[in-house]
Amino acid sequence: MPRPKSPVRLEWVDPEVCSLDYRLKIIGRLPFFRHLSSEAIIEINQLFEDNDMTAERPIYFEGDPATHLYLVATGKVKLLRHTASGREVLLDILRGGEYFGNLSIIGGGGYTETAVAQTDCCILQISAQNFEKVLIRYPDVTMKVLKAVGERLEQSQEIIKQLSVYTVEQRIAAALVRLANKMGEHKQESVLIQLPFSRQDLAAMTGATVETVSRVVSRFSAEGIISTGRRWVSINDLGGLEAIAKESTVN
Amino acid sequence: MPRPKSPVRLEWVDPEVCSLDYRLKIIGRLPFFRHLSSEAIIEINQLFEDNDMTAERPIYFEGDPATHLYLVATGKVKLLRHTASGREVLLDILRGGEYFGNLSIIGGGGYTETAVAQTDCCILQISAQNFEKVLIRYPDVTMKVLKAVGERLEQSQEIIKQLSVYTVEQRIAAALVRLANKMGEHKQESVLIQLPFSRQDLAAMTGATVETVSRVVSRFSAEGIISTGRRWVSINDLGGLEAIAKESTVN
DNA sequence: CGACTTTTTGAGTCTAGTCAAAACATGTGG
DNA sequence: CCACATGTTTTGACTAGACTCAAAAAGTCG
Repeated sequence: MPRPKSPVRLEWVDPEVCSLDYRLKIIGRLPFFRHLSSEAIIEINQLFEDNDMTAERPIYFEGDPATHLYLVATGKVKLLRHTASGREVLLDILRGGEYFGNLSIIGGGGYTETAVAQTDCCILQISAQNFEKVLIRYPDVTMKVLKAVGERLEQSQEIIKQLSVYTVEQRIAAALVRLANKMGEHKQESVLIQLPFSRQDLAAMTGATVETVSRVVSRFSAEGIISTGRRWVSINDLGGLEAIAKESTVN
Repeated sequence: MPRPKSPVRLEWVDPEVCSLDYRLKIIGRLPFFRHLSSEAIIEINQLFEDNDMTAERPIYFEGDPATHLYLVATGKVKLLRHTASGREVLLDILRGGEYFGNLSIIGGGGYTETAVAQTDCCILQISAQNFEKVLIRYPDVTMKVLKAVGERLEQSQEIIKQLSVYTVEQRIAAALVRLANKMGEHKQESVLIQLPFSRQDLAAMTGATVETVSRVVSRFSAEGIISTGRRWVSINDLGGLEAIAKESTVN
């Protein structure tokens, strides 16, 4: 039985710039700007520049001086860290409407992770100085930013727990569940992870090797829990995956 | 050759309350209050209550509604998460002058980790409402708080990297280096980790089992890199440990 | 001096990693 | 439209690092 071709359909990215309307929509929906008036959003919008990126292109590297806060308009961006030996660890994958670039280190320091365009994408950026102006002008935004960073911290702690005590199989299941909840697109019974997503990526997300990931994914696939192909994954039984992720070891 | 008795000397904790002077010192040195005038600190101090805890006593549990921000005055506090099967994952150990309790989730949500007194300690606490008042009154504090949370996020990401790609031996070396830098007390050539600190704790910090930790620690000890006993560790060759932590695997 | 906890040691097992090679998918240019 | 070049995924055989279970040894405290 032949495998289906990739069902992932990449969103269209305007080769020039994102439209003004779209920019306003994205900026206005950020968790820390959502409560502002549309006049304020229009004003803030003017502090952002846009920037088109082709897939695979690095946006900044770990250690570069942190000068901007970024915002994904369209496309997907991955955040990663490199080890001395060159292996990469995938910390997060961001979709439209998410921010990145050391929000909190504004006023000194470098980026603590590398950001790479996972697909063609349009990125909005604001300089640290301008962002600071916004925070001073709208103090309640600072509070919401704080909350947003706190949520990322909480997610990181959850990942630490998973890496500490779960098996590779459980971590892979958990990573797929996380992505399905974030980037999942419901198609009939199943949930397609809307993202070009290789075994290599999944390995870097779960601290495993490509080979091990391939074996586990094949097993899930044979059991009918997921369907996969080259650089895509679709989930047929989300509940089943969740059960595997939580399943407690004998002890 | 007989092992030395525990060289860890626990700080004295006043069984009643921390002195006013000490409270002001601790509060005034917090990274996010440091820049305020002493009048402001005195005023803020009045919003804190103190609370004495005996060793091993839980301060709050993961999931409890987050009502306070806490501050370690004296003693040590550990932050951990529990897995479904009851294993615990040690996220951080805090010393005097560090804060805990979901700073960023203020205004809804529960604690995302459990906090337990590692030694007898004195804890200062401020309610979410009062802390919010402080933030509104001193907006630049919010910015510094943001930076503080950002630093915790960065530390968590570093730990994710370590758990993802390093061996248990490397993770143990890295954890000891981290603790030495944070709680280390220089004694002649060596650095004593000022903390009652069991193999179990080290295991929970590195995602390993007690037995494996014991074997690795014995090896380090035999090589003269560290000295250890029951619930204490002292480091003789910090550089050596750092080298082990960074040492890249063949690939 | 016990009673208790923490640490160590040993033997056996298994999960996940390594290395190497084949199979497969995709896009390109002839 | 096919054949090839390229990147991705799979499979296999082997190894090793870390876990489990069990029991002994060593510290600590009343």
